[in-house]
Amino acid sequence: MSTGSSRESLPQKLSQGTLGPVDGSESAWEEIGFRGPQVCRIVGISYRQLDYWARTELLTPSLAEAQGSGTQRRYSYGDLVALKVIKSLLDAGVALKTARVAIDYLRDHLGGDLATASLVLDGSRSVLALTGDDIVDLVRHGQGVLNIVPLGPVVAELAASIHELDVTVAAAGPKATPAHGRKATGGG
Amino acid sequence: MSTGSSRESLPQKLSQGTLGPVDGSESAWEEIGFRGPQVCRIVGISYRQLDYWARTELLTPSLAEAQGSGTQRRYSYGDLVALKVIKSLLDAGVALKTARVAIDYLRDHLGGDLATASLVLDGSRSVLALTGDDIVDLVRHGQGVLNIVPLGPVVAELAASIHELDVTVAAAGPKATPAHGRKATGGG
DNA sequence: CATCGGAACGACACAAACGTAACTACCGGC
DNA sequence: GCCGGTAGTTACGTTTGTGTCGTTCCGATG
Repeated sequence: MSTGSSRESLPQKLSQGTLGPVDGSESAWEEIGFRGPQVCRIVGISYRQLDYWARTELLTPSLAEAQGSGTQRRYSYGDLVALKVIKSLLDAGVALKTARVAIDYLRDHLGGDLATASLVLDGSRSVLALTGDDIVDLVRHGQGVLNIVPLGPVVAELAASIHELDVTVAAAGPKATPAHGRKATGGG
Repeated sequence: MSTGSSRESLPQKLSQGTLGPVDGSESAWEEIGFRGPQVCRIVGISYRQLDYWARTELLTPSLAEAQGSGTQRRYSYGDLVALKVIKSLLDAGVALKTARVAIDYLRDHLGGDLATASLVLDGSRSVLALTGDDIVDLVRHGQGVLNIVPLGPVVAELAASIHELDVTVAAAGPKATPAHGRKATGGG
């Protein structure tokens, strides 16, 4: 991945992120974070959506808020997970307003192995089901509508998109993401 | 339930409705149908919603469309089930646009015992799961977001609301629902 | 026929969500 | 300092869904 220039290389150091154990899919972006346009590409949403969600405080960039035109928001890997969940819910026809409830919950409860977990919304509450049996219980005992978001595919797709970004950055060389590279050297 | 006046009594004859076997919860309203305002009360929605849904063809009255101001829409028991499903989805934060997909499917697939069935939406498809095991299978093998609507509570709540309407009509006597009563005698 | 209550109809307002596009500011290279 | 690229910012438009309210029509009743 590294092209040899320490200034342009992507950090390989793995660290504790905001969302619990590092499962290998975050690579080293966790320290630098992701810029707005990168996030849009990785998650598969429009810049307008990302901007609106930040402004209405659905999901604000946890590493750095923008300081005006020309500056950059920086999002963490955990932010990306949450954004991907929002996207999934929207794709499934769930209203943004409801996604807000889900994300409020997710913010406080992510910390385990996401690959086997599912976020379950049952109208007014959200629950993080950690195993398939947990879900079955919820389904069997539920009396109202359930929205079930498997997180395995979420993190898998994120890993793939981030890997693709890694590859793109490495292939493009030192000047591919000047804004990104310079921030890293800016003492971030 | 009958107050003795054949003109004002509610028909007790059970018949095949538009939604399969009569399960005892429809009473005899199936033949007469339900007027707009009654539907709103039974299902728990605003008249504006019902009107909009009829006008935008989400759910039109299957027994009779309105013929102008002052005339009446008449909805069947099956219409009520579908409306209740829509309401449940909306309450769960699912967008009306998505509910439209679900109702398109439901229109063609209702015919069994609803009390143990669930409607499952998985993004682009809808499935009617007839047993708890069906649902478990869908959940275990699903890769995207699932919306699960148990139909048991839907028909149970409908039965209760319709029973309440029956009681109200019977208690109020012959002039409680003139519009309704006269329709029955009008040869409907 | 006149009156009245009830139901549908039409018009407008508003909020939410997001697309489009122009504007502004920052940052880094030269 | 100048310039270009990039990202954020602002403004406006569109669509959808629903609330509010006035209008029109129908049918029953006196």
